[in-house]
Amino acid sequence: MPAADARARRMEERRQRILDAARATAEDGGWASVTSRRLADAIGYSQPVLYGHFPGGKTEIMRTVALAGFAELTAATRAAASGRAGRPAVTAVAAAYLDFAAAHPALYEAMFQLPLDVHFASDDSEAELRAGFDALASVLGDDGGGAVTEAFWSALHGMSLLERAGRMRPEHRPARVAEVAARFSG
Amino acid sequence: MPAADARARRMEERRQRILDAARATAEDGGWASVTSRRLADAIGYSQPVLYGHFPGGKTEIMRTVALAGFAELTAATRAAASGRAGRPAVTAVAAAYLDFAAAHPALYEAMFQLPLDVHFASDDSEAELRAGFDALASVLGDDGGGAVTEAFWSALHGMSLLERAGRMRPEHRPARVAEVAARFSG
DNA sequence: CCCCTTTTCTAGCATTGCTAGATTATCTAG
DNA sequence: CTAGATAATCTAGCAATGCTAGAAAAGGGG
Repeated sequence: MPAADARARRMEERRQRILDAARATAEDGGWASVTSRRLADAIGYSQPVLYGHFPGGKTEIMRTVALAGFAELTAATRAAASGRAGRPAVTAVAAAYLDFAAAHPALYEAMFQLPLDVHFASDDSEAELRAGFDALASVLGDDGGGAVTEAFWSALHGMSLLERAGRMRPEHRPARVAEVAARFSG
Repeated sequence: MPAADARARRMEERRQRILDAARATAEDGGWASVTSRRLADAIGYSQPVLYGHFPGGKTEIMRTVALAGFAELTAATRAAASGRAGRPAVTAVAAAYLDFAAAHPALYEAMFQLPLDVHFASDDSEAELRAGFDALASVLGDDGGGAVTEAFWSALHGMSLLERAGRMRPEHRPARVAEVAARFSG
């Protein structure tokens, strides 16, 4: 039955359109402006269609967007580290991480801020998170219990948020990166 | 006119009751559960009364709560540092900071997460923030441009949030504190 | 061509933040 | 002590939100 096949493809395509619209709207006006009505309008369907794809509603949509974000951030981290080692690698990774968060604020928000109470239970997300963590650990050469990586990640995460909140002087960004790199390499 | 005086006192008292109720409700069920109706109910008045005290609505209430939080966090930081110096001081401050964030999650959320778009424009908040920053700087002995303090603060802030989001293993907490303290003292 | 299943929409509920206008309490002046 | 003005408070409602049940439309199989 090729009909079912075409149907599945259309479904998948529409699902992706929902995610794209959500992400674009969020980057444009924050997640608060991502409403079910606006989203339905953007894809040319009515609201209940959204719930056919994402029974969990807005929360599930955000979580799905966030999951893609983790993959992208991990890729950006790996790209920054490749071909480098030691302190230059740490510096490049730190800068890449902060750039990523600054370039996609709504995406980063979905990844860390909004679903505070939602635990990432699925295997996919667990694996995606671990991959990102491991990428940081390998740059640091952290083969211990992971506490160093946790501390490094904390610094990057906190810096991203504080920069975004306007509580760090933008012109000090290179100095901050240098400080973190110096303290976490070697 | 002593009547006006008594009136002002009642007003101030009620204002504080609003803030206390907001904070208690938030710590109990998150800021999403702090609704104007529930808040009005908690203080025994109707909703418009809230707007008499806080014209900015829920946002202004949260900001006021957050302001008190900054004062408390600064005090906790200073207390942890007092009588200590060098790495023990940094360790104590880091632990105190994380303890504070963990003990008052909703308060900490109001301080940093929710009013992301709201800039702290008032002089009060500006001064309060600077005081907290300076407390950290003095522990680190940062008399430079402040980049070291910014990096240290970033690490503490990020660690608080990641711990709360369940993305750091709780049993590694002491190891993380030790890592941060080792890297940011001296 | 008709029927049955699946898809889609319309319409609505409960809740939210917030506000205008009516209502009640409080104080002042005679 | 009372009438009138002022201040405080409430009732009722608006627009927007997330989400959903039941009606309507579309589609495929006989």
